[in-house]
Amino acid sequence: MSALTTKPRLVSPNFITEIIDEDLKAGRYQKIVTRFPPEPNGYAHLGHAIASYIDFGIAHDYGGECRLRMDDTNPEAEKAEYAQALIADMRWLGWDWGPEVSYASNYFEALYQMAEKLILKGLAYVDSVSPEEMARLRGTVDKPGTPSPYRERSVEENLALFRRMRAGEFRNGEHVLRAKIDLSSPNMKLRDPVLYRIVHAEHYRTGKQWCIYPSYDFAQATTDALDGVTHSLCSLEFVDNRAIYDWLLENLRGKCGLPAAPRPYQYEFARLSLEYTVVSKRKLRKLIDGGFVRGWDDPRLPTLAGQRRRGVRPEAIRRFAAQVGISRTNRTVDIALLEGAIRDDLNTTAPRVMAVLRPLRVVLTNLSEPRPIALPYWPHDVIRESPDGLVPLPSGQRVRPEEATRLLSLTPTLYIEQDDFALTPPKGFKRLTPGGTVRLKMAGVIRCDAYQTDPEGRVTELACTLLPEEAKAAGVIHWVSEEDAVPAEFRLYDRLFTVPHPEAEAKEQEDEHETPEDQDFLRFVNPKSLEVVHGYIEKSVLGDPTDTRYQLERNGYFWQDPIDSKPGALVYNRIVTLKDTWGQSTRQTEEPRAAGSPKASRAKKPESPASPTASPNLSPEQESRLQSLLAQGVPEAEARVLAREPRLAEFLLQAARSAPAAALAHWVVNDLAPALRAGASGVRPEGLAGLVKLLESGEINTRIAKDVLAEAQASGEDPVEIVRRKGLRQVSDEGALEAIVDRILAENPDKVAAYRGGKTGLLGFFVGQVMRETQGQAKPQLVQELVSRKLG
RNA sequence: UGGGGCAUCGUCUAAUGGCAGGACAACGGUCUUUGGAACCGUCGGUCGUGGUUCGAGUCCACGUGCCCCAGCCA
Repeated sequence: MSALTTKPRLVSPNFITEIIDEDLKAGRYQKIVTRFPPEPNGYAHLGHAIASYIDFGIAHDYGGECRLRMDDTNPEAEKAEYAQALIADMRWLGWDWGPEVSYASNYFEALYQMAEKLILKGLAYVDSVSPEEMARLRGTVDKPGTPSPYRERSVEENLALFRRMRAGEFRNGEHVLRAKIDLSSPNMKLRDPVLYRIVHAEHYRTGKQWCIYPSYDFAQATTDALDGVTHSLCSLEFVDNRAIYDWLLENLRGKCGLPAAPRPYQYEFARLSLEYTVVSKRKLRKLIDGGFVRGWDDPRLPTLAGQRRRGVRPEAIRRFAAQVGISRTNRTVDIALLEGAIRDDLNTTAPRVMAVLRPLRVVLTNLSEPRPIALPYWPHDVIRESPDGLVPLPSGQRVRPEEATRLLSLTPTLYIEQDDFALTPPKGFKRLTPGGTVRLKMAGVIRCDAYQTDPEGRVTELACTLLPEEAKAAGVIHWVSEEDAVPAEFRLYDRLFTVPHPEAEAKEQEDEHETPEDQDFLRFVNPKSLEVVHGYIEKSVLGDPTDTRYQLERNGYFWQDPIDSKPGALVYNRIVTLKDTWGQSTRQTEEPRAAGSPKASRAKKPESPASPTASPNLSPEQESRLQSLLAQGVPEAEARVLAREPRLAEFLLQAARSAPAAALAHWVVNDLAPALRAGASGVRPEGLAGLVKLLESGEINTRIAKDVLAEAQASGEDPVEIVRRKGLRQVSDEGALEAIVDRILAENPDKVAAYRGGKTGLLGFFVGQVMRETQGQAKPQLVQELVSRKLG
C-alpha cells in the first residue's frame, strides 16, 4: 500500500488487482511478479502496448517486478531481429524489467528435465501417430476422443523414446510427447495436449542445440514458475488452457527445482481491437508485401515502430492504455480515443510554429520593407497553465514566456494556405475572400484587392493591402514570409482503411461471395491513407533538434521523418490532425459509419414474442416432482427449478421437515443452489430451516439472514449459531431508528434537498446509510417508512 | 452441436445489493490573434422475460446475441 502513495498508480483498480489485494492480504505472496511474454515472430503493435501496460503497470503499482520474456519456443517463426525490435519497443515505452531479459530458450534444459519427470511419474507419454491421426483420435466437441495405441507405453519405453527424440534420431512429426490427462474431457484442450514436438530447424538463439521444442502450454507454466511469477496475466483466448497450466504446476511443484509454494496462477483479460486498422501479423505482412505500406515502421501501421516513426510519443500510448483499462469484455476501441490521447500529450509539449502546406502566394502592395516580428512559441492557455510559470523552447530549455519566442519577419511577399482563400466562400467562412479581410497571425490585418488565375481558373496569386492594426477581420490565419520560407515535404496520414472494421467487413463478404482467400480486407485499404504535399515551413525550425514535435498552427502536429528527412530536403510527418469542428460541419455526412461492428450485429431487441414465460419442457418424472412441490406450497418459479434439479429438491425436502417449504424454497434456489450443485455447501438442511424460522418469527431480517447464510456456507458453522454468537437481532424500535434517521438526514442536507427536489432515487441512499449504521440490523421496511415520512 | 468466456450511453469504462457516474465522440454556448486548447451545458445507457429483496446493473432461473476451443502455432 505504501508503494501506491509514492507513485500514482498506472492501472485503475480492476478484477485482477482485487485478486492481488486479497492474495497479499492473505500473505500468499511476499512480492508481486508478473511477466510480459511476446513471441519474437513479428513487430510489437498497440495490442502489445496495452498488454505490456497491464503487466508492467500492475507490477509497478504493487512495487513488484515484471519480467520481459521472449516466448521463443518455435524456431521456425522466430528471429533475432524481432526479439531485438520487441526489446527496443518495450524500452521505448519506458518499462523496467531489471538487468536481464528472460528467454524461454534459456530454460530449455530445465524444461526438458521437467518433461522427463512427468514421464517418470507416468503423466506423459510419447505418441507416434501421424498429426492427422492424432486429430482424428482427439474426437470433436461433441464426441469424446479415443486413446492412441501408444498411450499405454511403459515408463521405460517413453523415457527411451523421448531421449532418442532429443538425440535427433527422428524426423519432424514422427513422435510427440503428450500429457496424459483426459481424452474425453469436454474441454478440448485437456485431451492429452502436446508437450514437446520435433522441429529440425535452427533456433535464433540456441542454434542446432535442440531438435525438440516445448509447446506453448508446457513452456508457459514452467517458465512462469522458473521466473518466479506470481500472477500470470494473458488474454482471454487462453481461458481453456488454464486447466493445463494448473495441471502441470500441480504435478511439477516441489520438483525439478520448482518451489512447492507459492506457485503462479493464470488470469485472463480481454484483448482489444482498434477501428480502421488490423493488428494480426499475417495481415500486417500482407499490407507490407502487397505494397500498401512501406514496411513494418510505416507511420500508418499500428506497430509501435510505425507509431514511433510517425512521431507519437510513448507517453501518449501509455495515456491511451490507461484510458482503455482492463476488462474481460471483447472491445473495439474508437480510434478517436487514441487520437485524443496523442493530442493531449502534444498540446502541452509541442511548441507552435507556422508552415504552409499548400502555398498560395500573396503580395502586400503597401509594404515596402520587411518588418521584424517576434512570435511566441506558446499560446496563452499553455502559458497560463504551466505549473512553474516557465515554458520550454524547442531545445527543451525552460524559459519565461516572454522569452519563448523566435524572430521572423513579414515581407512584401508571403504564402498563405490555398484553403484560406475562397472566391465563393461557403456560409460561415471566416477567412480571406475577394475584397474581404483576414488577420495574419501576429502580423496584421490584410485585405484582398485582386487575384490572378491560371488558364484553368485556379487562383495563383493575391494582391493585398496591409491595413492599420485596428482594422476588423473575421478570422486569423497562419502564413510564412517568402524570406523565411524553407521548402519541405509534408506527409499527411489518414486512416489505413475506409471502414472501421475491415476484418469483419471482409468476413461478411466472404460469406456472401464465398471468396476463397482471406485477402478481402485489402479491398478496404484507404487509397488516400497517405497524401504528400510540398510547401514551406518557417526557417526557425532549422536550428531546433531534429526530433522536435511541433504544432504547425492550424495544421496539426508534425515532426521530421527520422529516416527520410535530410537537411536540404525536409520531410515532415503529420502525427495527428487538430480537431476540426469547421471541417466536420462542412464536410457533411460522408461515411455513414458502415455497419459490421461486432456490436452492431448484437441483436438489440431480439424479442422472443413466442412465449413470455418460456419454460423448458419437463420430463414426466420432473413434472410429477413439480406437482408435488406445488402441492407443498412452493411457488411455481422455484418449484420449476427444483423439479429439474433433484439435488436441490432433496435438500429442500429435508429442510421442510422443520420449516414451511414455501418459505424455504427461494433460499435453496437463489442462495444455496450454486454451492449445492458443486456439492460444496457448508449449510445443512436443518441449519437453513432454523434460520428461516428465526426470519419468520421476525427475530432477524432478510439482510441478516442473507449475510449469515453466506458466512455459514463458507465456514460450515450452523447459521443459527452464528446469529446467536454475534447477537444479531432485528431492530424495530421506532424511537431508536428515528434518532439514526434524523442524524443521517442532518448529515446530508444537500441530498435531502435533492430528494425534495424530485430525486426520489435517493430514498435508497438514505435507507442504505441507516442499514450500514446499524450493521444491517434495522428493520428496513420501518426505516424506509420513517425516511419517507420525514422527507415527505 | 459439447465445453468455456462475455453482455452498462454511439465507443471505452465505473458503481461492498442502496444516488446508474466518468472519459471519448456528437451537439450547443463562453472564451480565444489556432475553426486548436480550456471552461460550461445538452443529448444519451444497464440485452430480454420472470423471480428473490424494503431496495437488483449487481443475486437466482430461463431466453437472446457475440467471442474462444477440435495446430506437432502462440
